[in-house]
Amino acid sequence: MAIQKSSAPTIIDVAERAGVSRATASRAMGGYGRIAADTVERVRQAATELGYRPNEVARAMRQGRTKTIGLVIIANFTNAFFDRATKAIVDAAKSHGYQVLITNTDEDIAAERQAIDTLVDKQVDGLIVVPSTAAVHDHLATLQKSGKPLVLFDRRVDGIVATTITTDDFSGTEAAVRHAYAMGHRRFGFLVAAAGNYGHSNERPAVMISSVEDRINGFMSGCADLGIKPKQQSWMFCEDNSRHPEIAVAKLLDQPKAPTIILTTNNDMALVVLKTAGNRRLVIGKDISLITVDDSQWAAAMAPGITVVARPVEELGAITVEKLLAEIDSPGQKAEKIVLPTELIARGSVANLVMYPENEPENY
Amino acid sequence: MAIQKSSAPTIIDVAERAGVSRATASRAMGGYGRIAADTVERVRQAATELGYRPNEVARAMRQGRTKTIGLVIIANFTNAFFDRATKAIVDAAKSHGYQVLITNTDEDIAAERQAIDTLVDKQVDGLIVVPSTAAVHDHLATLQKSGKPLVLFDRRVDGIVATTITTDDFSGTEAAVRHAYAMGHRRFGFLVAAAGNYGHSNERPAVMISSVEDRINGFMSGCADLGIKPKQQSWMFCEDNSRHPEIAVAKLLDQPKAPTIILTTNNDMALVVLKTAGNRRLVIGKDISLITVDDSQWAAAMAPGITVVARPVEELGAITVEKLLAEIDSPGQKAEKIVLPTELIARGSVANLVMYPENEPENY
DNA sequence: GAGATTTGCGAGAACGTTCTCACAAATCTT
DNA sequence: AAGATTTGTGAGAACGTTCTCGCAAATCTC
Repeated sequence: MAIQKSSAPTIIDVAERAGVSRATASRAMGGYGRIAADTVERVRQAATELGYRPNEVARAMRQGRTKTIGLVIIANFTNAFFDRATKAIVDAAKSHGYQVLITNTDEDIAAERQAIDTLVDKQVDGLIVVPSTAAVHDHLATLQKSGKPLVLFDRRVDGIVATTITTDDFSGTEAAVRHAYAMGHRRFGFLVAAAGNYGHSNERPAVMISSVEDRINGFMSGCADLGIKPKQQSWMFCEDNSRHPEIAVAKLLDQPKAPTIILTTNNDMALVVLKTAGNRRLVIGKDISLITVDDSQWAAAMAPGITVVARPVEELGAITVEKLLAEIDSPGQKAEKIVLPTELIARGSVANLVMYPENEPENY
Repeated sequence: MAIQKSSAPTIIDVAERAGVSRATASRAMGGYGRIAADTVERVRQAATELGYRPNEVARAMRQGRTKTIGLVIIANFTNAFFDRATKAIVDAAKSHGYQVLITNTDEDIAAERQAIDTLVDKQVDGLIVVPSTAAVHDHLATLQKSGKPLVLFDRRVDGIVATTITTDDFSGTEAAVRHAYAMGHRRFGFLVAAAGNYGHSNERPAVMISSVEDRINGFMSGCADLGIKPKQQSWMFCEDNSRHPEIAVAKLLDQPKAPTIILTTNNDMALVVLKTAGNRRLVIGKDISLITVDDSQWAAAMAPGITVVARPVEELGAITVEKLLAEIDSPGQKAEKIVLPTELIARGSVANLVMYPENEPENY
């Protein structure tokens, strides 16, 4: 009568059943080293009979690699960008035989530090980090010094020399301004997401996330090129996930010469504009226009559709994983700054004002 | 001159520096067993100086637990429900000191099998699975037989005795029907997501996911109670992530006596209704009404807001993790079927037709 | 057919931790 | 003060795998 093994079979059980040594069994399963073809067959047979599955923890311990990468990302409700990115990264990793350990930081630097520590403790082979701020990066420097491969996603951090994958938000936002201008808009509202306990204000915060920085610069560049003067621009910086965006939108709309179009730097902000417009019975694409960064299914499905600056999320994720794995496989890759193009997708949320001469710049 | 250690310090390095044995150093760091207070102090000091961090892989190997749970989930673009659930689960796990390995199945049973195998190989302490189908479950049975804790999320699987956390979609959908009826609607379109290569049809597929099954039953129960006859109902089953939903919606709307309201079983379908309505210049909440299952930020922000059956995603995630950890900590828990309540959130997407007598059931 | 090479396999160490056990020193008991 | 107990520590095994090394048998070389 066979003795009931309580726990899962190990390579030793397989070896015994096949009548070979541990080493040989391991070779047979791993398909490496010198080994006779019929021995492989015998061992594989025994493994199947026992339902043997290699213990990846033990393997990781011996080999010093876990085939796991860590993802430190922010995940909030509405901003589907990071959700889509997460999926893209998980899928890309899987296709290369890697699994992903995910940690949310909710844009909190303390949580980010802790997440990195935890992932390093778990011996991930490398990390993909969406840095929650550009201002603090000693923990990233420490991480790099330890030799752990690191790739930054979506946001640059000056002072950290690491491969960084971002999108061309400068050009994207600039294109948005040009499009609005071409549609006859001359008074621009600009609603900028600012992380942290910022509240809302038309004063620019000292430190901004690089992607937002790029959008700001793109906006300014577009305005400068087209001769849109400061008095034609109303800026509002505010933290998302609070009531501040609603107040900020109200302030934008309640000005004597309210903007005809609002540009928002993310979906959270765009939804607030939508909501406020709805409450005031303002029709999007008619009474008030809107362009936002990041495409989404709802932006495409709504009537009218929302004009957006779309970013290639899936490619972004795939390239990020590729670059990280390259560094894992052969450390010492040179740090690259990869910038993927953005695309303006014009839908119906921008009213066509070209027939209304009172909007001409002469009036300013 | 100190010799430069290339790799991270181990407990042995700490022990040497503190002048104690490996065992003592481990006790000091782990805070267990008999150990003198000043020894603890000395070891901790040495550990800090060296920047020692315990290798969780080695610890996992020795202790037979990884403090990691596996999540096998479907993740598609629009249906934010699972994205939110993922975040909820990750956060809940973290608060209990667990990390989460995530794998997407994209509703594919082969991918699901493979994902489970991979996670088990990685020695996760337990799994949370969103089963992609109720029809196949031998792999889940095998998993359970191996003794690995398993909790099912959002979908029941008959034939598998495991703790299952779902929502009361029956009551939710029934409430949606009642609400629509109260608003004067008498012709109902029902757009049901069906996974797999189903195409679109008004014939009910043989096997459905339990949550969708519940929604169907809730719809039928509501109709039966209110005396809504079959000829007042137009059903459409179709697979999402394809063009079929668009065709299905078109068929619903192109009937001689088109429904005044469409109920959809998920956000994907709702967005298709939105899109089709927009293309046809039908105004939501006026020319055509809509209720969908699952709330979202965009459903709340749109004008008009979309009336939804909301589900408590965060609680769902938290309870799921709790139940799984309970089973991990003390195996042999009895399998529970936990059903959390849903809530109908009435917004503006359901037109008030009570003034229009031609919609009375007498006309059918 | 004798030496050189190749082939196949096993013994044992190693990865970094924790845990069991044993034992000496310190403290308590009466 | 002698025995009993408690306290603190270290030696060594164990987790399951892979990898290095050595050795015997088989095969090749001329």
